[in-house]
Parts: sequence; C-alpha cells; structure tokens
Amino acid sequence: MERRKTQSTEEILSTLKDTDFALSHKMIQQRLSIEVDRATIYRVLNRFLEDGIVHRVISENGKQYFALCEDCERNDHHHNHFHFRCNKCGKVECLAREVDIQLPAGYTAENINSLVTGICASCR
Amino acid sequence: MERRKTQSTEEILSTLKDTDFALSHKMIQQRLSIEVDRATIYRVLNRFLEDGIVHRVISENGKQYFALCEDCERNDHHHNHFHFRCNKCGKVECLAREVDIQLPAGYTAENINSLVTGICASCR
DNA sequence: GTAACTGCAAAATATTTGCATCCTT
DNA sequence: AAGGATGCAAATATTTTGCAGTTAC
Repeated sequence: MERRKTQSTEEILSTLKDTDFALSHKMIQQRLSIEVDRATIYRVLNRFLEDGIVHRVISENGKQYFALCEDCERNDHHHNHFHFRCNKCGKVECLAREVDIQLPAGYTAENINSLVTGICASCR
Repeated sequence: MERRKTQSTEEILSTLKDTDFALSHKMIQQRLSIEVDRATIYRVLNRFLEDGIVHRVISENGKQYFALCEDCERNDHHHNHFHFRCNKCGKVECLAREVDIQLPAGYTAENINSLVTGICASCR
C-alpha cells in the first residue's frame, strides 16, 4: 500500500515535530491549524505507527499518546525507554535512559509500554 | 468508609487468589461462580485498588488487568516490577525482577505501569 | 436503622469501521 | 483512471455513574 502526501498527514506530522513530548489524540486535534476529522486523525496516526514514524504509549488512564521516534530512527525499532506522565501538567515525555528488561527464559519481547506517573520538575 | 463482607466481594477476591496472573474485568466475570453485575465488579475492583489489595496494569490494548499484590503486602506499596502479556495466550503476568527507574532530577514517581508484550515460554 | 453494596439502565470516553466522495499520483 | 485518503455517522468497547432497592452490621 502506497502512502500519499495529504494536507492532514503533513499537518499532523508537523504538529508532532513541534512538541518534545507525547500527545493524545485530542491534544493533536487542538493543535492542528486546519480542521481534521477525528477518525482521520486516528487513521493517520495508525499509519504512522505501522510505518514506524511514531511510537505509542498507553497511559494508565487508558488513553493513547503518540510521539515521534527521535532516537529510534535506526533500524532496530526498539522502544525500551520509559515514559513519564506528570499528574499536574499532563505532559507525557520520553525518558532518555534506556532500560534493559530481563525476561524469564523462553520469553521473547515484541513491544514495551512503560509509563511512570508522578510530578515533573517544573510542576513542583 | 467501612468495608462490608459480601458474596460478590468474597467471590472476586477468591477468583483473583486462584490465578497467578493478572485478569481483565471480563476474565474475572467469566470465572465467577455466581453472577455479578458488570458495574459491581468494577466497583469492587476499584475498592480493592484503594485498599491496596490489588494492583492494576493497563495493557497496550487499553484494557485494565488486575492482580493480587503478593509481594507488595509490605508497607511501601511500590510496584516497580514489569508485567508481561503474551500475545498468544493473553496471559498477563507479573515479572518477579524489580526494576529501578532512574528519573531525571526533580521528578517524583507516584505510579509505575510497565508492560512488555511478546510470546511466553509455554506458547512457543 | 443506617450506611454500604448491588443491579439495572444510561452516560461518558476512546477508538474503530462502513461507505460514499474526494483527491493524489 | 485507480486506489489511497477523507468526512460523516454509526458501531464497538470499556469503564463510570445515577438511582432505587437490598443487605450487612
């Protein structure tokens, strides 16, 4: 399936580029300079996910957050870093420090979703 | 608020005790030997959460999974361990190994939700 | 008896999907 | 022209809530 360059796609991508933290669907919609349908945003984001352009964190509120894969533009698309969500300002950030997860024998990892919640430095 | 001993509560608790992995709301409902309303199950689980009897993992499918706090019955109710969800059998387990998360300066952690998905030993 | 708990229905929230139409290539 | 992308509405899915009736203590 070939990907086409559309206004929605470009807008959503540049919105993600403009922020250094992860955005929820709603946050993305609010930041767009044009109106894009809810469903379209989800579809674009899911396409980005498939293409490995963004990664997704699920917060403990059950919501999805999306962020560009800055560091992970290399081939091995591993996201073994933590995310942090501030309970005050709501920002979801990618924590730089990588974590090596040691699984029990015979287990293989495919995806890692890890989120720490608390208070960030600027909020306290 | 005082807690009362009811059939639903006892049933849900013993269901959780009978399994060594985390259960979703639906899985719990199916395992109960009596019929308990959807909303009641959620309310019971949330009470358990408040009381620190269970802990909750959010899977990357957005669903909540609940498991008894075996190891965490001590005072400091920290859940800095990983969870693993098998993409084949769907089991969500608590991985024994503790992980120390190093946050940037000024950050304080309140809750940790970490889930690795992949294939477990018995499924491959 | 009183406050906690329950069931039922309805609401709230988040995400996906069907389908006709539009637009990129 | 072909098929990928979009908008709209409707469907799913999960969890929560209001409220009246029930039950534990």
